[in-house]
Amino acid sequence: MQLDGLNKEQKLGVTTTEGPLLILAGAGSGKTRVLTYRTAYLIEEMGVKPYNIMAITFTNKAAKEMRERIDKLVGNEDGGVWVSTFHSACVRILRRFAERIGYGNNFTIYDSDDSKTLIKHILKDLQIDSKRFKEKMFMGEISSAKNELIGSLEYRNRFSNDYKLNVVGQVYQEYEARLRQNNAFDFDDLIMKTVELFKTVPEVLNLYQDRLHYIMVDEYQDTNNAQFQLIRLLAGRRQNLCVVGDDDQSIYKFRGANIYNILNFEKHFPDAKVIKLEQNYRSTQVILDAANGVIKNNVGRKAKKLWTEKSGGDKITFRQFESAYEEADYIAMDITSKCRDGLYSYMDDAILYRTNAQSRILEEKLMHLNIPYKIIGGVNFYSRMEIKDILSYLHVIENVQDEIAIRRIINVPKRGIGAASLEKVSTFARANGYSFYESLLKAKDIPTLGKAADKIKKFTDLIEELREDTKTNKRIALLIRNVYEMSGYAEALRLENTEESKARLENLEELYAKGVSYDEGTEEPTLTGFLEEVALVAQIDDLEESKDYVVLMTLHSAKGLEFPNVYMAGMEDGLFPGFMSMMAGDDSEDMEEERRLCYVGITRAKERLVMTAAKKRMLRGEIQYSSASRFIKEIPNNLLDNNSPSMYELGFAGRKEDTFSPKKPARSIATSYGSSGSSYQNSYSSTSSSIYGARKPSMASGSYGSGVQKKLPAYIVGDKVKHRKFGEGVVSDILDKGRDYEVTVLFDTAGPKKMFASFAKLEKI
DNA sequence: CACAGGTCTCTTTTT
DNA sequence: GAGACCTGTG
Repeated sequence: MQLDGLNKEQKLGVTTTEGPLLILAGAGSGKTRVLTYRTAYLIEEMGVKPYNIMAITFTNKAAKEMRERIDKLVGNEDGGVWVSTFHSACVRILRRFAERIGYGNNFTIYDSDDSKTLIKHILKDLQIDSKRFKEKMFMGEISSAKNELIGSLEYRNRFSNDYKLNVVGQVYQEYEARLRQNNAFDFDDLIMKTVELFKTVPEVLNLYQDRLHYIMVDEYQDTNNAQFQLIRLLAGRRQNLCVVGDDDQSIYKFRGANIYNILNFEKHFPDAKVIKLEQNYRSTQVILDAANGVIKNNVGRKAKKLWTEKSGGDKITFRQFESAYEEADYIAMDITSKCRDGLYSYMDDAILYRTNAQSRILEEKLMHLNIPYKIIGGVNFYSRMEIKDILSYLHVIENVQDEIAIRRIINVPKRGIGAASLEKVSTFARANGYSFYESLLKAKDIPTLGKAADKIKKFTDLIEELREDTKTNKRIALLIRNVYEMSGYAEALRLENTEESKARLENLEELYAKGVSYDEGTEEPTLTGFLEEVALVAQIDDLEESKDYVVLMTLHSAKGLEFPNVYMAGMEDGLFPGFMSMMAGDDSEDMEEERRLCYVGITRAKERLVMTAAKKRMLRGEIQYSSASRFIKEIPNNLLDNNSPSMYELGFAGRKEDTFSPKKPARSIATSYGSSGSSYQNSYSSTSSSIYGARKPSMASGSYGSGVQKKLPAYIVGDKVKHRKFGEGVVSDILDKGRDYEVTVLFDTAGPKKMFASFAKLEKI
């Protein structure tokens, strides 16, 4: 087999097949390459059957990529290598064997919304004041316990003398009981219950140990204890376990990841060999030096230093702005000018930030400049209200024990079944030992219900009919449509007839479309399979790298990706590193994790890295003032280009004047304006403030937006257009007002409105 | 029981 | 600034 394209260490990683192996793979050092070649090597040179190999990743996207690359090398024969995420692998195992630990094989997977709802119900029933103890606290505690494989009974025993944890224990125990009643697993259960299954039913474990001779784990630094135990069990006596990771990229502590899994790998597996991949094939020397400069401030790490043959490179741009608006404006304009000059395409650019909330302003600016973009994260498609509603119907159809799903939809659309009636059903169920759904079926036997019994009957009839339907109809798309049509859900939205309800209807159609593509792309479509896929998608999974758009996402989501031109926005103390980690202290573990996150961000960049900060930004409805991030100061100064850029440099020559010369500067700070001539100053070392300080953000955004060359609208008089707020209307006039076009629209419902073209975001329809 | 309108509370990050 | 939650009214 040809291994010529690999360096010495990579080759070693490929050919060291027996026994435990830790590959410490720095950012961009070609670890996926090693893993795929290693798999091919096992098959072609060692004669291992693909069936006996497993590769585990964290996201479907990573799994899919690896699968494709393996298939390219060795083809996809006899079932092929088992490439899967932790969660899907466990679901697959549990679907086969859940009955062995007292669950039905048709179990539902609860997302965190569902868990939260369940906790809410429990707090109410146990009469725990949810003001004093927050649901989030319970969720966090229970999740950590599960990640540590601590069951509810053990938890209660262990923490019985602490008042708060004692309450948590009670809730945990009840939570477990109800998950079981509902035949549901939460995310953490998927791993924990699989481990439990392996431990309590040895023959199941044997089955998998016999099959899986070689196991590989990607992103090992992000594994939690439950995952560690799972892997250890699977690796069994053979111990042909190859883990790949980078302790410097461990950024999921909040989710239970235990960095000591990778730091102590050699202790856990005494015969382990260690290979370091330190040659970076991604970034320029400048970028790597910056990354090294930052990460070397962490103490708890394995010594390593990335190097590259790509010496030199563009300096890293750092700019601090007066406000988040100006920051966003700069980034958007920079992208425009770079793309216009042909240096980069949109798909080469990524904007990374610490918190999802930062995306909004950036999005606005990109929209204004007509830059195609895609935001990863934020509100998941599948967690939108209408989508969750329809999915809840599907969950009930699949598993009638799912009380959370039933309660969610029993009165959606409105059927006149209120909280009081549900309480009566619930009481009846408890008194007679029925499940919630069984009680609904027996509603007419509940004397206190009165007229509500008929309404409930209609609901159960609907569910029964839909369940009947699934026996003959195997097409998910059709089932989805049946659900929203037969339930009256779509009809209710059509009657509402608002912008919002229309958007929701569109989302239903999108869900239908997802059903269609599932039906088409799956050999044997099942409701179970569809719901599973939906439950386990990650935000990053729907990034399409071949499409020409700028990607916006959190630093967390960006791990594993690379882009020629990267923007890191919001480089401010208090935001990044976050407030909490600053409180925890300079050398706290929290701060080290933030620093690793910064390292991850920097190392995403191949050629060009731009870091920006704002002195002032809105945070939770309050104006927050911050100074530049300490991480900026950790980058060696000679790598930074922090000269004051002019509008000239940005390629907007000639627009400078009308952008930054307001007619009437705000009184109180009038003296400071004009001192710099540009608000794109680098204030890292400067103290001058701009006139924008005293203006309302909305004004500011309106005013410097005009620095953008005005564009002829994409519509003409007489066209039908759509506005986000006002709905649809007809363009009755377009006037050239110098800086922008003023458009008059006669809206169907809102009446005539005048607006500036570049802000109105009118869409031709 | 449904809905409108007012009040309160906010961390990150996500499989 | 947004979303969850509560409360009063019809």
